[in-house]
Amino acid sequence: MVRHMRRNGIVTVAELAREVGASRRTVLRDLGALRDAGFVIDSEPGRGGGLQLDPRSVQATARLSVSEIFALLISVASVRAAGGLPFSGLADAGLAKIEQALPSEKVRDLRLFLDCLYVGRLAPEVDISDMGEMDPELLPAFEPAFLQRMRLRFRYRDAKGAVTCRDVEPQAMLILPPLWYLVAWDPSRDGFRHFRMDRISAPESVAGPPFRRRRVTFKDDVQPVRPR
Amino acid sequence: MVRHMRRNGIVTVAELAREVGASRRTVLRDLGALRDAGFVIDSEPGRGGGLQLDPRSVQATARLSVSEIFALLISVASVRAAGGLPFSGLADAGLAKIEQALPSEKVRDLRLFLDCLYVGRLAPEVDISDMGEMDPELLPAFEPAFLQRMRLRFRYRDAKGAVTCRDVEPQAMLILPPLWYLVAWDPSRDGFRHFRMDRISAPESVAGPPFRRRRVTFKDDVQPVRPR
DNA sequence: GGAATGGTGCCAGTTTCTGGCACCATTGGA
DNA sequence: TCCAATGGTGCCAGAAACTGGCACCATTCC
Repeated sequence: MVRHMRRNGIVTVAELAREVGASRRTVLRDLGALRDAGFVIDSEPGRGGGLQLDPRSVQATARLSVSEIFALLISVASVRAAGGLPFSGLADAGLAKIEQALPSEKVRDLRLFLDCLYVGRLAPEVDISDMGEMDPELLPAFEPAFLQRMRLRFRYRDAKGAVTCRDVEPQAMLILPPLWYLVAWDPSRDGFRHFRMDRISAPESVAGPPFRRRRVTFKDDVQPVRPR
Repeated sequence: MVRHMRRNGIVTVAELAREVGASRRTVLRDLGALRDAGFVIDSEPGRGGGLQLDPRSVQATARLSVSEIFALLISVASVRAAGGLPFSGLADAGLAKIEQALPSEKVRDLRLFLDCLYVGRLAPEVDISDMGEMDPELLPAFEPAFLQRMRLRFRYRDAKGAVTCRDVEPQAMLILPPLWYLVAWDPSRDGFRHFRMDRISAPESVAGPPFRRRRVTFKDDVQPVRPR
């Protein structure tokens, strides 16, 4: 809207009206609406006065799908939990606004998933030279596992390259940047196992009654993404 | 809008109209607008039919300030550059939508700043036991430094606790999770210096002509956030 | 004092939205 | 085979919202 600028970003109502092809009255009305919407527009009355938009108040409106919000939320949460200085507070504020715009049941789903997220620091001796890419399109397959507690089946390639088929109960997601792990109860082995996400392929939900949550404990330096 | 649900999330136009207090005609018009806006609403004609919203198409609309978008962008970029598996692709898509909604000059500003961002892995021998918090409200003070190349003045507390006042030319931001560093040319010392962000306080822009960009080189394992 | 500026209240005209109506296509049951 | 229940479209008059002009006020600078 504010395209034509005079000295230093200052513009008059008359110039704006001429530019947008609307009347002075309408421009003033629209300015009021913009101010109501949170834009900070300073005005200086009198000869030589004018309007000036505070650039810090410029806002964008975007329509995001739930999956995209999911991904943003996890990114920000992992940065924050890993000690993400110095802007994570602002990022949190942005996400809070996005959350407010979501239907309440979707917010509950996001919270359920965040409760399963943990972040820590990777031990320096771990070899990540073979780190692979994971197709982000696989994300939807993980949602039922954490939201409806449906068992998850996938193929897993272990450190030696051997590929096995797993059928597990996902309990937590562990982020040790740059690696992500799925922490799950493996009924066939009657114990917890962790799986590097970049070694998982062809994940799919398995029909059946929801499994039960189990208490997962980590070392002291692993923190939940959502503080308890 | 869709609150009252029948079997399995299926609802009829008549029920929606009764609920929202609008006419059947208006509800059908609004459904068309929602479909135009990208919502996937399946419909089944005939007796026993109805409407069903595909939950995957649920989108949120949020108004974010430039600072918040800035912070989200940096968070996602740092996760991706640090090998952020497995959802960074989706997060990128979300940020692209937010970017589209921004005025073009703001997008240019964000890109200028991203060009100064680098990510690597922290050497394991670095002691981070004294890591402090940084006030996210300080972020605006950094924007002129990277966008208009204005010199930055701040107080810095070094590893021994000694506090000095610095007056530097910011050249890059280096993220070594969980630490962030400001990489700057220090004219009074005629050389590059790096400053841990959590040890910076009271940053402020210094008036004057823009300083010139200098070539910053990092070790091989430090990557630019935006690929060259 | 006068001109240039932002700001407000009022009112008629214009535009857009709404709701009712008729009607069509499809589906399942009587 | 027919009928009721469903989504969907076109049309039109009335309602609601928006627009633009006008008068007027307060402030500032020349």
